[in-house]
Amino acid sequence: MSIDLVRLNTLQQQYATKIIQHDTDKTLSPRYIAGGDVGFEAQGTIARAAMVIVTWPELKLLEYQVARVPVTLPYIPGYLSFRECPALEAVWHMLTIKPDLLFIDGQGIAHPRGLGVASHFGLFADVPTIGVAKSRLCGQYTKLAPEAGSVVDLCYQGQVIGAVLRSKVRCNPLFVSVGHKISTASALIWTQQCLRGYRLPEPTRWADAVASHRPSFERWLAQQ
DNA sequence: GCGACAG
DNA sequence: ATCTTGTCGC
Repeated sequence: MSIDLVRLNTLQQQYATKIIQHDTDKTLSPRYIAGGDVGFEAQGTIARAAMVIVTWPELKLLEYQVARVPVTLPYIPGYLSFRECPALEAVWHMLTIKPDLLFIDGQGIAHPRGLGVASHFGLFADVPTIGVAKSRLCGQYTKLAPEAGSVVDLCYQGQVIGAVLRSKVRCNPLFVSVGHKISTASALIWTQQCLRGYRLPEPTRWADAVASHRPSFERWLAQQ
């Protein structure tokens, strides 16, 4: 069976028109913020999605869920969301608490057709969503200052599609972009407000800790 | 044709 | 993403 990339491409263009790139909630003051991350197991045949709920502004871990779903598509740059969304949708349904803001590991609109995983899933969840990727998919940006907090625009075809943020000194920058129902400015501000001394914002960092059984998560489990 | 290419 | 120990640097 071959993969119909032409059809997926068409779907992306269709979904991209539905992405809201402004603040739906002008005065967003979330009670709960979620973080989502996807990993793979069993030789890449199973997608494992982890999602956490943290409180704002404490950013304390409140809930976590993990879902395992059979993989249906290989990794193809530009089509990541079709590979990871099924697992993300599965964990989403398992959540007891629904967030007011969501962080997804990967690009939002900083994608060739404006539909990275964060935007694709944000459309499904219908919640303000921010995409935070650890590397670039597309777009150009100028040299970033070495200090933590330095930021530059991520541009693509004459448009600002996101921000490149050095969240921590001596670390590669983060690529922040609009997922859904939020503006580029707010996506950057909320990402900065969720930083607590590490390269990744807390929601994403916790999701990764849960998915990878990091010692920080094991310690949290022990004192529950 | 050649290089780039989220996770 | 994942396979994986130690190791260099702050």
